[in-house]
Amino acid sequence: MRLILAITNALADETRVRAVLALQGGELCVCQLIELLGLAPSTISKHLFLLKQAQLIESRKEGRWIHYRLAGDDAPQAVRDALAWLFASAAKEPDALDDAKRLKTILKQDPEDICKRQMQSLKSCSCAPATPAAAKWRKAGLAISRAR
Amino acid sequence: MRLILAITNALADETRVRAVLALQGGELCVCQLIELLGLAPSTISKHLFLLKQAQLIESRKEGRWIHYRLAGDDAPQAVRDALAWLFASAAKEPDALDDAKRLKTILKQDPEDICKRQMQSLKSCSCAPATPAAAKWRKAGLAISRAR
DNA sequence: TCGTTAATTCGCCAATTGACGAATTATAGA
DNA sequence: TCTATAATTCGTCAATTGGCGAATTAACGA
Repeated sequence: MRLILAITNALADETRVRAVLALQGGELCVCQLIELLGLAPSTISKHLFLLKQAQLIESRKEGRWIHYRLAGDDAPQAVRDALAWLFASAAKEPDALDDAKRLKTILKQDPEDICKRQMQSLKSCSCAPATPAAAKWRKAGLAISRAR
Repeated sequence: MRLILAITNALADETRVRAVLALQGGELCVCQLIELLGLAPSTISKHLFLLKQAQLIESRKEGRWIHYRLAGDDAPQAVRDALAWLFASAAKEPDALDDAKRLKTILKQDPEDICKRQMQSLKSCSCAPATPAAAKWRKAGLAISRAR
């Protein structure tokens, strides 16, 4: 029951649902999620913590950057099925499609630029470099979302 | 997105999850749910309202009694899939098994007796008579839960 | 028609949640 | 080593939620 409620609670918030849907395309760093979701870094961080508690997402640290991705095949069945339910149910949601579109433009930008822009407008920031490791996890993320 | 969040919000509370799981065995009246869940009638009523808003359950009025049952095949795909996810994920939960056991003893009792006991201990109450219509919906409920 | 009663709605309170900024941690680079 | 920075944790606040009892609604039955 603990895990079930952690999952439903985690998915009972629009921002968190949008974050999970955004990760369908592969892993993202916090700064990209901040850019997409338009909330303060500390707020995003807390949301990601809740999603991670529910085992819906995993994270990988690379230097100063933390990359988040969807839970893998090692996740509990309840988690994988919940993600499958969400993706199927949200596939044609206007909000999700809009986010997917905006995410595309975010991914086209140099993460450094996103970082700098956030630095200027706010005062804390994060961004991700396009390292080989990141490319690998992005590919894995794509494979996962395709498999569902 | 509206429906998705209504569903996850509705299922993000232990009492409501227990109520939905209890309805797997067929329809129940509010008084039986009060007995099972051990909360005030007004509280149960509010929970059922939220579940109904999310289209996870439906209700049927029979005289003074209102019988709740799981959503049927006419419910949106997201709803039916969410219920299927919940039933699969909660199948072996100790809390659910315990509730199922206690529900059995509740169902064995004459609803009138449950009603009277609630009347005495509290001062508001509800119960359900074993009418032919109730038996029909109970049967339908069993068919639904078997199909998942 | 008038009580009785199953259930809901309403109003209130304590606890939780989501948001933010400030402070902190950890890592890269000068 | 010292600075800059990506991200988190902490403290605070307003808004929401879950709980209850009281009042209300709707339907049966004397």
